[in-house]
Amino acid sequence: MLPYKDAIRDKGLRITAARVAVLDVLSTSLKPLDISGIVAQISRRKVDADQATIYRIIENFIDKGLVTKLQFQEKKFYYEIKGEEHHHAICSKCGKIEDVSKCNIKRLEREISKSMGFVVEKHSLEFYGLCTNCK
Amino acid sequence: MLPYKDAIRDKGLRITAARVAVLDVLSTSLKPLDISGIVAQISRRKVDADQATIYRIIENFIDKGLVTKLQFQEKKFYYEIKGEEHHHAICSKCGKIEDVSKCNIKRLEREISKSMGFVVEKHSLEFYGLCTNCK
DNA sequence: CTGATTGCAAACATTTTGCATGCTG
DNA sequence: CAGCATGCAAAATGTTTGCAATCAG
Repeated sequence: MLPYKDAIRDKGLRITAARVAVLDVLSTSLKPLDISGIVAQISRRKVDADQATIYRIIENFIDKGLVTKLQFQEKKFYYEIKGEEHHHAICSKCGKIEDVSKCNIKRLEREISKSMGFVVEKHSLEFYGLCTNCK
Repeated sequence: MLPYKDAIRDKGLRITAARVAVLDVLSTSLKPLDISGIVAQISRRKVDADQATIYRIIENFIDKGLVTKLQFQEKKFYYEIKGEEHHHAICSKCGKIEDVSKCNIKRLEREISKSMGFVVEKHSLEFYGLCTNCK
């Protein structure tokens, strides 16, 4: 609870129940959540907030570098706590999202920068296939 | 013109002006197009079709493996002809989308398959940064 | 107190769907 | 002429915005 408040305060944002709850939910979630998932989870923690509010809170958190926005070939966005860089493996059967941490794309980025003069600031990489249970 | 018709027929789809035009537009476009871009381009070719029709045509083409659906952290989708596998570099300033062909991700996929038992069927990789003009 | 934050409702953007009509093969 | 394809309008989905009320510092 406290560390969440500290993180929020450190970013120059005011402490509100909704913000603490969103940060809590995203920090403890084992998978990326979409907006309605966040609303559902914070409501479990007895905090009720409008979707519009959650969108705005997420926007704040992204601006402040606390949260990352993700897409998985669906029309909605997913969000997760910004931590160590990693990627995702999405099962095409059950939809389970697993983290993929090992990644040596840095070299690829250097090659791109050298060969085409494009300065890579960030990238997104998603793997689609079958997870252990579904294959 | 003819090769487009052939490709469409070969997939078991009926030849219609709209389908030929969509395939033509996507085949000759230098960058991925969104739905309204496709509508605009086919209308330049004197073919007018409703957005709903384009969505359905695109859906057909994706199912038949003629077209690929892409996302660039925006809420809309982009489409391109399915050709040689490649990735994209999107300039965060001017939005220009460049192709990135060199890619040794196959090895990464093998590692993922071995270490986490996830069978990779496909992946998507996008680089964001500054293009030659904008950096 | 003062401005940041929220709720609510409405607006937006994009995609999807139902159904009657028209066209391809 | 049978069934696939299309147009049109409406609905569905996800996200964004305006504004008045409320809350944090």
